[in-house]
Amino acid sequence: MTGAARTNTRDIARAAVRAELAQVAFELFRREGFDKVTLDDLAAAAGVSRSTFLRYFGTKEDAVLGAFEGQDRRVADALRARPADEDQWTALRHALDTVIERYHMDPAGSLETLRLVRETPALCARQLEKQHSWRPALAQALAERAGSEEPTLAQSVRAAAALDCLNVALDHWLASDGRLDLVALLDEAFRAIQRPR
Amino acid sequence: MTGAARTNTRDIARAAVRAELAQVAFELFRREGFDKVTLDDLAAAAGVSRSTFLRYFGTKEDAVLGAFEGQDRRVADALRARPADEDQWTALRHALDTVIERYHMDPAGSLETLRLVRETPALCARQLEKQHSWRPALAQALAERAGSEEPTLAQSVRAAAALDCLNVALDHWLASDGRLDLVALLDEAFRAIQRPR
DNA sequence: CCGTATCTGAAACTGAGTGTCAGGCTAGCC
DNA sequence: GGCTAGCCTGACACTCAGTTTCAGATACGG
Repeated sequence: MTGAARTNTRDIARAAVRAELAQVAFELFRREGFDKVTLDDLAAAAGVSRSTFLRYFGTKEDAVLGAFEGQDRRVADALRARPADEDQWTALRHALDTVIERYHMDPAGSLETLRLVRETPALCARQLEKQHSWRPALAQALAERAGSEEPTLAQSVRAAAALDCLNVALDHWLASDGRLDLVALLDEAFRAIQRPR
Repeated sequence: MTGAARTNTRDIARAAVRAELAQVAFELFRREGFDKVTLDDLAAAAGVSRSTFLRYFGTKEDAVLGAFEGQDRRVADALRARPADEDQWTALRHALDTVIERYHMDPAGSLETLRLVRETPALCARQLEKQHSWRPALAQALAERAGSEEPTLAQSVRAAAALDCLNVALDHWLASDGRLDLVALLDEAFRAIQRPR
């Protein structure tokens, strides 16, 4: 196992280049529109070859969405870390704070990114796809919390619904240009589900 | 308005060709795998040109998913048709019977299609995207039922959650090879949300 | 019978993503 | 310090999806 995930000089350099490329790409996308920008444009703007750009981000979309990589694991871990006697909705709600964090740390940047994603069909679709893969991870975490191996149908549904709460809350937050309180919106979304009506 | 949506001879012929192309495409996809089949293959197998194929289905995915076209409208209409005093979850649940219908009429075919879609990432993603666009339609219908113009956050969340119920139920139905009762699964999914736990 | 609208196939084009390969840079080793 | 092995890079060729254009065929209404 010599190739283990040991953070060496090279990895740090790679991460820095990656961040730099993402930054350049983001600005270009905002200015010109995601679809108008070709991989050649990106490569030229970043001063690297097309090949290199594609080596850092497998797809054009990932230059924007790569930042969310690994969130599924983080949220699932947060969920597992919740007290075992907490009910599922509450646990899910708190696990999502992991995601919300990013929006607290850099509201303006997050808002810009979110806006770009939501107004670009290709990005929207790709993000939907990524987030969809969170559901099994969350359902699995719920199952483990309950001491079972496989998630039940109910657990899967609740995991999915929790993600919807996040998305709808984000939609409303974006629609308000970040003026509304994201935490309050998320709480309201969860209440909409828990209260039977 | 001579170009109105009048069902004439030509439209019927078009629909027949479309169905024929979809059928050929489906069989090829099942046999070879969605990704292995190129547009040229499809055109050759169907005995038309690549151009023509792409005129009937804008994308390769639509050759499979085109069957679901317009479902959002149908479900939303079904939702609007529910009694005004019915609570939102119940109304949503019944509106989804519109979708379930297809699975009752042709369980075997639906199962095959569903299996192809779920095991092909590209199809899965595209369907996710399409279904995502149902949410606003359902939320809008909920709003109208409640006599307001714009859907509330709560209505959007509930619309989204209802769609999750459908998806999770379908997942379990597929996992059981169609042996479990889809209606029962869907009911169970809705119960998972309505019961607070 | 004629003009017109529609459908079709051919072909050229753009752009995303993949695979290959050779040269260059760097880190570790003698 | 020099050397070698491994990684990164850029160049290039390739496949395939999807768009656009155009010209010929076909069917339809007057």
